[in-house]
Amino acid sequence: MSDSRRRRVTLNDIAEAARVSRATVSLVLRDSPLVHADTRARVETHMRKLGYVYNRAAANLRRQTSSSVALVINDLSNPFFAEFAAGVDEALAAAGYVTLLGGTGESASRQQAVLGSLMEHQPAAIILSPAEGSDASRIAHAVGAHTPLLVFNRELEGAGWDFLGLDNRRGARLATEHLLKQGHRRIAFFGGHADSSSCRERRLGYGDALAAAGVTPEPQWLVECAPTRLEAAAQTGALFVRDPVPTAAVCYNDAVALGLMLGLARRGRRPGHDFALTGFDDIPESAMSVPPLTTLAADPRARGRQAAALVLARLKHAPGAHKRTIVPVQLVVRESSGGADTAAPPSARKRR
Amino acid sequence: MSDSRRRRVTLNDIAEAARVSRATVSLVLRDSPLVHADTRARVETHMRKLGYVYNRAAANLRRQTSSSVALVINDLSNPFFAEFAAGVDEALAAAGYVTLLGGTGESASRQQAVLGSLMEHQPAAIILSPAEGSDASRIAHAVGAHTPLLVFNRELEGAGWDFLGLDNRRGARLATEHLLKQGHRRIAFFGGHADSSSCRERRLGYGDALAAAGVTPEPQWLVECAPTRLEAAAQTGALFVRDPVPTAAVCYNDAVALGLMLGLARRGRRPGHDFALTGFDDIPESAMSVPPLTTLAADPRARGRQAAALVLARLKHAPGAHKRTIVPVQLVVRESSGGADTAAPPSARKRR
DNA sequence: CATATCAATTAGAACGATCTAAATTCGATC
DNA sequence: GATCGAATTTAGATCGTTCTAATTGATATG
Repeated sequence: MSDSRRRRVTLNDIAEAARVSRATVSLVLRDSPLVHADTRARVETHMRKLGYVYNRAAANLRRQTSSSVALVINDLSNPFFAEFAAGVDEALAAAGYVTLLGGTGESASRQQAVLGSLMEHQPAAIILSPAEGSDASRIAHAVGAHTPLLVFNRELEGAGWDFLGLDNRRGARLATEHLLKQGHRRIAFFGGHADSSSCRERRLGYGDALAAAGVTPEPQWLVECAPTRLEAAAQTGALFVRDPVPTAAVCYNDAVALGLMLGLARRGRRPGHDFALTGFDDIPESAMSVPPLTTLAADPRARGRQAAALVLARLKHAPGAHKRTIVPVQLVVRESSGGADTAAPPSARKRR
Repeated sequence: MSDSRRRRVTLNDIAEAARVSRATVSLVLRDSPLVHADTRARVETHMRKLGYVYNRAAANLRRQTSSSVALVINDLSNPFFAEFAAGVDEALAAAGYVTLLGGTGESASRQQAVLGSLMEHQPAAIILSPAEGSDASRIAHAVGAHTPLLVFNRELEGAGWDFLGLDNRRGARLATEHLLKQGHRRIAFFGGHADSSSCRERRLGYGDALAAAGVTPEPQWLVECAPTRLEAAAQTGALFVRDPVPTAAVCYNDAVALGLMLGLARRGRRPGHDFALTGFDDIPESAMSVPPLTTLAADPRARGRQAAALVLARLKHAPGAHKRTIVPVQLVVRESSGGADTAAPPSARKRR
């Protein structure tokens, strides 16, 4: 209430009001045992009365510390990363840090700008989920050598940064083995860009499983597309241009799988019935799709918390070799991988 | 590279290296025409050489300004809000501000904590999408009278804050009228909590349309549930416990509608065929569901940009009456509202 | 009573930038 | 060469905190 123009109330104002020195007020703020109980009470009264709010920026300046962590995300509109961001923020907040958000929209140049701008706010550390086409050396330049950086999800060779990622290779192998076990032999790998590290790794896992089963993949079973529903739906046809056509597909991720299901439906194939497929990520809508999607659960929210924890640990125990953390993923079997032509009953099986 | 322990390089270091005063370097930083071209060049060289990075916190302290805006979001894992956040961040970044993120997970008490923590970082303004059960006076206390606040999406009576929201009432009326036009008379309103402002407004619009058509809604056509897919699927049965049962439903939002579609499928009803329904928000998966969902487009990303713009405008032209902005929503007709028992062909109709 | 000990408080210099007001340099002019 | 005005540069205070090193009282000890 009252004069909206008035300048902020500071430690000095409180000191004056409570007739103590600025230093004492500062001690009260930080719960120092040095200050007498009566004094503390008096000071605290005045703080409340004047509506004091701590200026952490000033404190950080003096103490040469930082109370923020920058979070740079390639695609916030992807639920996987949104959940990840929520997890990061949750854990950082619990540790008393504030999250500086920066979205890059998959643009490497915006990523540079965002990093530059965030660095000016002196984050204690950076968590980066790199945009496509990121250049490690330019990132290194923007970030400098003194701010710890944790790279998430997409490998970025070069500098000594910490890394947190999924076990893409094993995940894709599990999915492929699952489809093999259902009797499929002609299995495609659908979606993703082969120049992204996660896509490469997933393709390796796919190849591992096929090789172990003695299956040689046809080149037309490897279809690239941007990892979005729309792109995937549009690329569906590429699977069926040349014999032998696949009867199943391991998809790069859930978005792609959902798009593929749509594309299949449009050409009159019933996913999970005429054609089996799997996803990757286990985003929430995968449990809800028709049919529900078999996929690999990565629990992005937990990954977010984990990323925050890694970064906080690095801040505590400062330097040391950079750390690669690869988290296992779990195969979640649902109906989309149900059967081939030789398949199982379409309905029933309510509970899971 | 080199000694990772070395302290940050500051204006003083540059000044010393370039043999000018700190003041001159500061002028160079801000592109002042006062400084001689030669001097400028020399200073800039040394800035690059030493790897200088601007300390915006120190500058803000001195100038009594802020270069950040706090964004407090009730539910980041809802794509609607994730998109909103992306839009806010995009527009803020373009204006040279940085986004301080705070997630509340729909908890009013966490919201208080988050607001308190963010305030300590002196944001220039706050954009708040309130958690359920928010208390306006406690928020007012946490935020203080000097930081402009924009409330998004859920009305919060009380203090003089700016507000940005959707035209919920008209949106729901449009959806209801659309279903009436398809021949439905027994139309339910499904989902949401009646104590949230947006749900109340949508119910009003629903009531407007029914009243205009001379239909009196049965009490069992009003079903509450939390606005998540899971809850909605679980509550589906509530629509069919007592005659007359509805043949269509206006859903509180897309998440609820998608959940209801699942619930319907489980009881053997084909949404868009045996039962018509509409959503609200037009989240990306609504276009992709089977059948695609008729809904009201709110373009959350554009809303985010708009919220940022409103807040920036408020910062420029400082005080003035608080402003209510209600944005229209657009009915997007897809197949989920296709027909009743007397319905249309289920397939074909590829292009839209 | 002088002095050592302890608890409580404080003056004043930081932190890294900006800003005001004044000082310095440089030609040009008389 | 002195003088003036414009062009450049700078010293030093300042923003709101924290920290170091003293300072102040009070109580206890010899």
